[in-house]
Amino acid sequence: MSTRTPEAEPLLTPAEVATMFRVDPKTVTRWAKAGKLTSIRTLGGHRRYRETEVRALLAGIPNQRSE
Amino acid sequence: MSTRTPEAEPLLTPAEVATMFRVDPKTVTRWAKAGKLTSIRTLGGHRRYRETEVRALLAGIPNQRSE
DNA sequence: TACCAGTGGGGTAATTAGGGGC
DNA sequence: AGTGTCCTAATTACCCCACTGG
Repeated sequence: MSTRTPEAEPLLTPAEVATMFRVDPKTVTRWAKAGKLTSIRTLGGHRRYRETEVRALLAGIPNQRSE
Repeated sequence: MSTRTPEAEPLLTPAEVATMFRVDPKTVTRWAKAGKLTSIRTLGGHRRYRETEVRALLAGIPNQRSE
């Protein structure tokens, strides 16, 4: 087995996102609730975040907000 | 094209499903035990999962379980 | 037959969700 | 309005060893 890679996009755990932003994991959860961050849920209810989105936000790309 | 393809449904290994959800393979096993995920067993007892179901779950479609 | 990464099974520690209050 | 902290319950991660898949 080797060429079996079912298109999986890289995801991050709440703790990883929190570390990258230097905030509390709870704050990341609030961002997700507020719709500022896309969240994907595990079957147990835990959140996972898109790495590409997080890095784009970290890079200074504003969150489509012009006012 | 192939002339004879015996109802081959794409299946995923626990490790593949775990990668897609960014969880531990053991966690996928717990989902199967809890009935949150359809599991197909090999003759040796190892689990395999339906790729279509996994993708649907990742996309946010709730599990269609009776009620 | 043997090899070996992956898996199943248990147990136990670490994260996370959620609400509440500062 | 936004963040950090405290709390409990639920979920997940990491540890072991034995067996399966190819």
